[in-house]
Amino acid sequence: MLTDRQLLILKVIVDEFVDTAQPIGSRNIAKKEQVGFSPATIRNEMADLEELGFLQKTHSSSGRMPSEKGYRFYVDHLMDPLKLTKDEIKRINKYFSHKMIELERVMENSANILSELTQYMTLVLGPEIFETKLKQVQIVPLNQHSAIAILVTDTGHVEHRSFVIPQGLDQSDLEKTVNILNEKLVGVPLVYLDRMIKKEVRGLIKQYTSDFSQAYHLLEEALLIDLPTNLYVSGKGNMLNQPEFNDIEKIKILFSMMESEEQIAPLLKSKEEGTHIFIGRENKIEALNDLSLITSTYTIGEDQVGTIALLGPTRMDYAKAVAMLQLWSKQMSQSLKSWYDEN
Amino acid sequence: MLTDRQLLILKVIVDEFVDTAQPIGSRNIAKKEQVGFSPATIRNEMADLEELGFLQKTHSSSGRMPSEKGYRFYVDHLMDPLKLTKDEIKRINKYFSHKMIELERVMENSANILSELTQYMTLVLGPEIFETKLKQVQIVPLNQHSAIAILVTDTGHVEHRSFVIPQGLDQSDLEKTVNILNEKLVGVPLVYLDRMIKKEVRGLIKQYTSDFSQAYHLLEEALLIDLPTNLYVSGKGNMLNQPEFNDIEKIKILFSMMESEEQIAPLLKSKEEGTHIFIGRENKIEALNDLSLITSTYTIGEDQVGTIALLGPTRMDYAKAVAMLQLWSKQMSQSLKSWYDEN
DNA sequence: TGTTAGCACTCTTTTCATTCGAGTGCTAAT
DNA sequence: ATTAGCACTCGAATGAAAAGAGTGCTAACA
Repeated sequence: MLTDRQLLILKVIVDEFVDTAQPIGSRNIAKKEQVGFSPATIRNEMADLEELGFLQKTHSSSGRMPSEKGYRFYVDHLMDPLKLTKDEIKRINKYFSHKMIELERVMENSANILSELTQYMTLVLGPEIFETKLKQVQIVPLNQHSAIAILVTDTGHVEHRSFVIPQGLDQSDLEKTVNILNEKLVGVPLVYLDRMIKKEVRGLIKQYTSDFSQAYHLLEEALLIDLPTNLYVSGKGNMLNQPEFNDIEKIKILFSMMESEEQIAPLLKSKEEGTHIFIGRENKIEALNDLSLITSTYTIGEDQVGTIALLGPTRMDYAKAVAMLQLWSKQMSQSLKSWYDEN
Repeated sequence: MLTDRQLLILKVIVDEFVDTAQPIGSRNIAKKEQVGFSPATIRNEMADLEELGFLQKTHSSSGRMPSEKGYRFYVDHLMDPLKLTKDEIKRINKYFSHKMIELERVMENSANILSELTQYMTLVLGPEIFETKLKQVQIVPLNQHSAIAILVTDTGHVEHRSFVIPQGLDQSDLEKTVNILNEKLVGVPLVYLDRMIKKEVRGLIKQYTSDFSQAYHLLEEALLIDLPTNLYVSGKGNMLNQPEFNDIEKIKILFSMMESEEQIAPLLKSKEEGTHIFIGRENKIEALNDLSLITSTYTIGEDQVGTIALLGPTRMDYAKAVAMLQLWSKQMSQSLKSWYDEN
């Protein structure tokens, strides 16, 4: 068990290191108001804390900095739950006072605003695409020659695609087609749309419309929508300001990793709801081994639909990051709920 | 006037420097096959070329590298018009063999593909927003409570916005509203939409619909669309691989500049059609003073609607960049034309 | 017995001088 | 007109020395 004095010293070291990114020496700790002991005493305590694995040195005569175990302990037991400033709360609430339009815009905006507020990177993962289903199909004629196909999913995602109406197709053909589509495709997960079209709809269209190949071709073109983006990353540039990224090679690795949805998404697919902190090598991906990730799930009603996360150096302001993330995901969930309730 | 030998040496230096990013010494030039003179001779010629302003040294005993004037001369008179590889041409043509859907997607994809092909940054500027006009308004009911407003512009941009139907509004109110909107707002530039709604439409709605304030509120919410994005930037990460960006501060400046549409857009609003090259300080913006920008306009039919550009270090492969850009903008124009002709 | 002052020791960072090498510019020879 | 030769310049790399921050240990103190 750690003594109160050790706890205090550990806390001071973490707080100070988060602030300065420099190893902390005993003299500097002794200068702090809350600390009433001499540098020598602190050195002894620090030696003990190091032996216990909470602190580490960069070299034999350097000051101490927290180890991953130190951060973990800090996060679990020492961290002051941070009050956000009124300005920050205001800013967040202001964003959510507007009506939510589409989940995707909310995700994108969230990523942008949070990374600006925290100065870390923000990752926002949306609902499992595999579970997103088609809710409605509409075709809106623009003029004689062209029309827009509109697809709405159960997450509120709206996809539109303009296309040229094949010659020989008339209004009633279009209407019939739309009816068939709605009948057969509503409720089908987006990822199965193309298979479903081939399997079920193809035959029906042949049966009901006057010009089969035209209509079918049109269909394929209009309905093969790109799957909605599922991951938003924002604030990469912020990392350039972090001293741990003064090395261009590190930046390259991080940036290129962030381009690849396949690599990031699994990190965020957290199984349990709530807020979770992954410090350094607690992240299984090597490129993130000197970063920390804080994730928080958000919901629509009861359904946990996605994750919003902050990524920063292990030396990050955990209290602030957690506070921000929790407030944000709460507001976001509320806001999504009220929007979905109305629909 | 430069002698043939000077031209040859200048060309070799530019080509070599583009390749290696290192100042070139006389010995290395002499080693080139095409060059049949001794290092001493070359040194004399280089001294002359330097005096004329085509070459420069990094310090008094370094090799030579091209000055901006040198690049300018190279680009105007020496550059071999590069043949793209079959692979590259194939890749470009393949992209344009698909049907174009929306200008914005074309822009976005163009930025991505070109920056991958060239390893430089790509900027794509779309049509003047001020000139983009509303072409059609549609409202598609989703269910009892909500609907989607769809706005189509004359550039093919489709904007959708879901909204909640105010209680008390019935189907016929909606229809009337849409009719009024189409009558009054079609042809209005997007940037004037809100003013126009306030000025013209407000009164009419009051007159025709049973519940004025509801309908008007709905309208404001649904029609205050974000203006379509006009600028796409891609390939920022490529710059990390350029040796001229081994300094983090430079990267920060460049990246933060690229976040600001207001700063970049003016660069691309070129008045004359065709391809233009701006080398180093020929760019009026200071942050781009050691970069080069190559712009190329693209058209829809006769109308020059936008600009596509590559941004790289002054030491860039101008021949390849120009070739890529020209092929791309040509294909893009053709492709857009055929799409618009069909509409 | 817990705390602290004092001091030798360690390791990094900074500075300065030296050396090394690539490359020039000039001169003299071809 | 060209080129070989050589002194000279400057940056980059190397290394030694000094400065500075901080530790660990010992001995003294309350």
